[in-house]
Amino acid sequence: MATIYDVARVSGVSPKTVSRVINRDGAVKKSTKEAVEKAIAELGYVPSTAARAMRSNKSGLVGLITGAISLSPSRADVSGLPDLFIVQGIQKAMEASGKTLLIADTGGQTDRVPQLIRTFEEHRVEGIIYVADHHRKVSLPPVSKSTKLVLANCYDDVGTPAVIPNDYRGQFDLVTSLIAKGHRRISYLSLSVHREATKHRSQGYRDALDRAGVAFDPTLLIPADVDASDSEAEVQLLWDAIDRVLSLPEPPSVICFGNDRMAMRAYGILRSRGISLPDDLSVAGYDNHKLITQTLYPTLTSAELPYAAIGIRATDLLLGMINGTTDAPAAPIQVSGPIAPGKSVKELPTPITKLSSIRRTTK
Amino acid sequence: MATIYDVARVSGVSPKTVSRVINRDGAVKKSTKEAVEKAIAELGYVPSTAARAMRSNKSGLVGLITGAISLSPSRADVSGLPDLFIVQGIQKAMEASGKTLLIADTGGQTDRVPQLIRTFEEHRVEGIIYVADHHRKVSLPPVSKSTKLVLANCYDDVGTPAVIPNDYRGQFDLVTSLIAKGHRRISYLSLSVHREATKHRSQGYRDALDRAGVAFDPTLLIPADVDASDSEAEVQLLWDAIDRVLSLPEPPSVICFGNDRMAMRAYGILRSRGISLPDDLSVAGYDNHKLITQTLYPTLTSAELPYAAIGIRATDLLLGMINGTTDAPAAPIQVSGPIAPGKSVKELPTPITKLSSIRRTTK
DNA sequence: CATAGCTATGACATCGGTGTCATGACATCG
DNA sequence: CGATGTCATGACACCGATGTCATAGCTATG
Repeated sequence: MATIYDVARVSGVSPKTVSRVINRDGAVKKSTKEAVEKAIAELGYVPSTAARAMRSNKSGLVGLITGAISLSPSRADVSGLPDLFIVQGIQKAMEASGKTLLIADTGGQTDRVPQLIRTFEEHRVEGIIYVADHHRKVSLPPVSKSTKLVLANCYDDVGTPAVIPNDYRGQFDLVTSLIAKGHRRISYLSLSVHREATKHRSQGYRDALDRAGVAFDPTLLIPADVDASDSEAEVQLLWDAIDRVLSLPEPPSVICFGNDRMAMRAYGILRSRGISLPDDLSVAGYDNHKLITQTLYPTLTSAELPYAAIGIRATDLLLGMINGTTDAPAAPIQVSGPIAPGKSVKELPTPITKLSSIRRTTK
Repeated sequence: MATIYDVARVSGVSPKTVSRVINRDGAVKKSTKEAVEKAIAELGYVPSTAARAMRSNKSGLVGLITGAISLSPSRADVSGLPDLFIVQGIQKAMEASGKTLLIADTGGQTDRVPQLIRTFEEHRVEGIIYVADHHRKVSLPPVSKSTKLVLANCYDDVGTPAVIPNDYRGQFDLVTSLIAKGHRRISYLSLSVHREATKHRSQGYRDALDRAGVAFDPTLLIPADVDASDSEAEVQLLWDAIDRVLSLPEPPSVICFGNDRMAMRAYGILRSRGISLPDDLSVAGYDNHKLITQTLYPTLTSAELPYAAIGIRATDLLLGMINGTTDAPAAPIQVSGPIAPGKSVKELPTPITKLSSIRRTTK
């Protein structure tokens, strides 16, 4: 690979002048500049970031730690990769900054994180973003204090800057939109109670009912998800939960599921019970995992988990911290997403008076 | 960030001796070694890869170009991310080599590739892997000849080393497995004929029929996929194709689809026509996109596109070329995957004699 | 006991850029 | 016409690691 000295020799100037041409730094005579550019083109010269980094003590690198790419085998078997959209958002936001992204993957083993951080520090990254696969609390090993750290889709208890989804708001908005379509008996078959998201979403569900003057019925709210990735158990639990709410004296007109994958399973289960969607029953998911929501027939209504936005916010935050233009926020930044409407929710006839009263309360 | 000079000063030795301790290079007295290690721990010293790279002229970096992470918006809307598993395979294989992976994303715009290659060359990557989103022919800008290049899931006409899926074999094995289950009327609603995969898979389909002594019926083979990502048109085309084959005087007992997503759509379409899976009709997909095949109810039989294996093979090939231990292969390396059986294919009763004759021909 | 050979260590140069400072050639101004 | 300023350019040092070579202090060998 050609060096700046090669270019200098070929164009008959000093390396420093070549450097000036490359960086448009200082005054260079037009003829000199052209000669240098010709030599650069001839030699296919590309400046070495390693040498630059050493001189300037700035690597121009940002590290990203994720499990989204090489997942643990058990997860890869069944799950989608929605958290990958966070990585996508980060890529997009990073692009504009001119920095290069180093992506490292935990391979599902969190104990590899210190090793990855070490590698990043060897490369003198200016900052690190840690992406979690779902909204949760984490605990990371310390990084050198000259390296900025931002958490995406997770938070810790030592006040590391973090960007997380607004689960409360998502479920609140989803249920509010169902109410606006005339639904009153709204069941929620949630994720496992051990998920960080579940408590916030459940509260959003209750508050949305509350605001519309609909009484909360605890028999309609059932966690129907297991933590273990045991596909058989998942189906059984879901089947049973659906059975329970549909057997109620006053069954729901719509069921919200903890995520789109549960809803996808429910499509098969409900149809095998002879229930037609959305005529007999409406269904809503969560995540707006588009492969699912848009490919299912009928398309699935879902609350969008704003993964890309989380990635972008996290990147902007990190870049701001690197530049020194942004201070670390005191509390996690919450990002909310829209409701993605599908054809899985039927509009129910509702007295005009009720509708207008809902509109009023929604304002 | 502390340097090797800081460590040398604190431990009272020369930088070179510190270097020796770090690299276990040459003889160092035990007491000296301990003093140096103590200083390293105290200062939190981490060697700089930039400085190392400059001295050794080896960056330890490998570049990866993909569209799998930040997809073009239109694609992200509807598609899964199966090609991401190639990236996963590459990560896994690269890990063991001690090299660091630089991942760059085209963001769906292939015209950004030269820019990405340029960035990689600035970082003096030792090799580059280019990953395509589906099996196809590509044409990449030239890279400096000291940089090795390997194509994954694609190939070109200038003989760049490439690793591609064996589409012929996949469809052949799938159809053969259907025949073994007693099916004789086998329909194939393929991807668009413009896809590289389609011609190979169609041939595999025909050869498998041929081998089993089943006559090829052109009315059973219909391309049912559009190139544009127009969801509405996709559904219509699929609906119509299904309608055509089911209206035949002698309808198929099983339909193979061009990919799992088409099969997923078909589940909804077939059920809305009152057809029960797999009792009335069997269905098979392609890709073994596990989110689909294992979450659908009933689970979907599919030919596995060996994405992870492609990634691993591509990585091994590249690393071999970097080390100089492997020569560039003359023709693309073809990788095949297994058939992933699901519950969407029903076993049909077949005369013993016929079954045994099939077994004979399959050997 | 002299010398070759080994052990443990350091001085110095080098990798490829760039910041600092110096310098020669002109132009401008009083 | 000499002093001053500007423009264009180059010499040199430095960033952090490491390969090469040198060397002081030992030990084994004839």
